[in-house]
Amino acid sequence: MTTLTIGKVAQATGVGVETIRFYEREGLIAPPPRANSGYRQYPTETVKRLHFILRAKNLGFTLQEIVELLNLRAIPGAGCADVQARAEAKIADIEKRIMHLDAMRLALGALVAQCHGEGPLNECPILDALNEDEP
Amino acid sequence: MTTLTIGKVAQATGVGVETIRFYEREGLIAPPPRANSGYRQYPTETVKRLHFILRAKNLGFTLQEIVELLNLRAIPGAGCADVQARAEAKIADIEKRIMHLDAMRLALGALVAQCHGEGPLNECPILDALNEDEP
DNA sequence: CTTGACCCTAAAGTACACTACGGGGTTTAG
DNA sequence: CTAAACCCCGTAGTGTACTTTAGGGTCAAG
Repeated sequence: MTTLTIGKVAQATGVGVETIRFYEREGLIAPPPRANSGYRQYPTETVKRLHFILRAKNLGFTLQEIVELLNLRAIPGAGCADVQARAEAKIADIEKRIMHLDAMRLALGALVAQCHGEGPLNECPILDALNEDEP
Repeated sequence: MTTLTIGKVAQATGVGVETIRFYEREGLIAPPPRANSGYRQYPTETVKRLHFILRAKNLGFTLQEIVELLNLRAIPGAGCADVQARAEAKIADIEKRIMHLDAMRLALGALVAQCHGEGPLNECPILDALNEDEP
């Protein structure tokens, strides 16, 4: 059974060595066995584990949520529905953020449209709008 | 000329007293004159200034960007075009974030669609997808 | 056998925007 | 006059996800 040093795992996954140690501290990957020297000896599955983490991260899950996702396997009654529920909650979360960003985009767009990009600052419609009396 | 204590300004704007002091430290609002007691004596314009800050924040500007926006007035050659450029850059930034979120939303949606919400974890298509070999 | 690349730890730093704490002075209503 | 409410300051803590630093062992190649 081959094992990998932390540097090899980092190389295989594209994350930094420090990040792997950080993930260990945060409970995202299990503390691996150690050589006599104290060096971490990772099983090759750790690379898969890290890929899982990276994919979940790319889907918008926080590290804490990923921990929970990974820990589901340790819960006897947990099933596919739990994973699905988390994914759907994350979608709802993302949609909320998109709506917020979209509202900002529209509001900013409206301001920019009012501005001809000429003249001094005290005639700038954008600054004027930000300076309005109403909150 | 009436002046306001920090608590009154906080009340008038809905931000916390600590936040106002924090904004002062960060250069978002000027240090006001002090009473003999050391109490800050804010001119009423400070309320407008805070409204400006809050509006810019709602439009997605960071505090640092707001500082820059406010400091534009101190730059001789600065004009409306500078403000417009910043607003457009912010729109581009927001659009980038929306695209990213949208990609996540779609990817997650595809995963959820594959999942019937039944069965044990080891048959969950969502976890399977996260566990794939390819990065 | 030495040199460079690699590994170890604990603690601190980064960015963002606050929020809280501890300890003490001031103002105001009753 | 006293007690509550308010103000002051500096420092530290929050959450997220790392990165950096400092100081020190280990391994592989030449």
